[in-house]
Amino acid sequence: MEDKNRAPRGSGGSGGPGWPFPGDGGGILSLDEICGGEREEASILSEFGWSIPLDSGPIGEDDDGFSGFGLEGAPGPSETVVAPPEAKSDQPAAALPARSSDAVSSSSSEEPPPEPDEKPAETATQCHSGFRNKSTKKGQKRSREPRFAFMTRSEIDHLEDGYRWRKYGQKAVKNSPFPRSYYRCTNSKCTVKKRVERSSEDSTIVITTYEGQHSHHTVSFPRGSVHAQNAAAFAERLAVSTPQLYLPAMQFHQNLAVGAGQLLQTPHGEHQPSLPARTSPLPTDEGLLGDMVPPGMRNR
DNA sequence: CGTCTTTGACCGGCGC
DNA sequence: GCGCCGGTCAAAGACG
Repeated sequence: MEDKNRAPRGSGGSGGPGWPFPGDGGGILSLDEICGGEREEASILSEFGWSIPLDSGPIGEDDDGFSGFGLEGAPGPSETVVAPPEAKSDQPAAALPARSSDAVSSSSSEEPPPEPDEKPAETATQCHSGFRNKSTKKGQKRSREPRFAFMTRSEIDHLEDGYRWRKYGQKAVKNSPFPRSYYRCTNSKCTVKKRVERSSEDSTIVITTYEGQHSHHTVSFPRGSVHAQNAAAFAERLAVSTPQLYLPAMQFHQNLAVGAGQLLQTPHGEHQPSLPARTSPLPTDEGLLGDMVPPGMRNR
């Protein structure tokens, strides 16, 4: 059962894998967001390798804020890189800046307003990536929810992110020796899904892709998940005290790091820049944190 | 007892 | 039209 990287259920709560918390042994490498559902966008991002979508403006839409997590006592080195979800297996390592600095892991996210932007939860739930939508109509094109990918250097595949996840599948990835695990938020009303896989080029890197946004407020802390709680608390703090969070991802990361009292080095800090046009206001950008931190928390 | 993981099969999209 | 591949389902088992 517990496979190689999989932390035993007890760790932190059985269901709370998700965030890269150093406490567990890892640091966040990067975060990235992906398109709002259009394949093209995803492709574009891929071209950049690592790009930060949030770049253009407030992260997320207007109302969203975002929040970040930090770890307390985050020991491990962490890196931040943005990676297009689709690029993960293909060019993960390549994109990785390969650098590591001590820092706290942090993540950022923008969260789109829990709006009706998305399709009804029920539908969305099964359609995102969808291939098989039992409840979805056939003609309907699979609508994808915004996705964000994080690259985290960690020995553990599952990192706590404050939410509880239920694993519903695992598959071998074509060009990767490592399997990809599929998780779904345990909240029945929440349509957020998460995919976790290791970079085929750098096994120390875990690529976590979030899809959708949590529709529930709180993070349901798993029984006794210290990390999760810390993460949430940290995120909350950041949200309150760091307005700058509304910055491009890179900056965002830096801020988080600073906020956490640690220095987070962003490999691309300098390049972040050129985000292509698409970087502009992402239509439905959702933030990573968005997935992790409910809107309520962000504003709190 | 309830929750979560594991695992094989199935479904559906996409490329050739 | 066919095959490949990614994503999801669902039953069974394991664990706390």
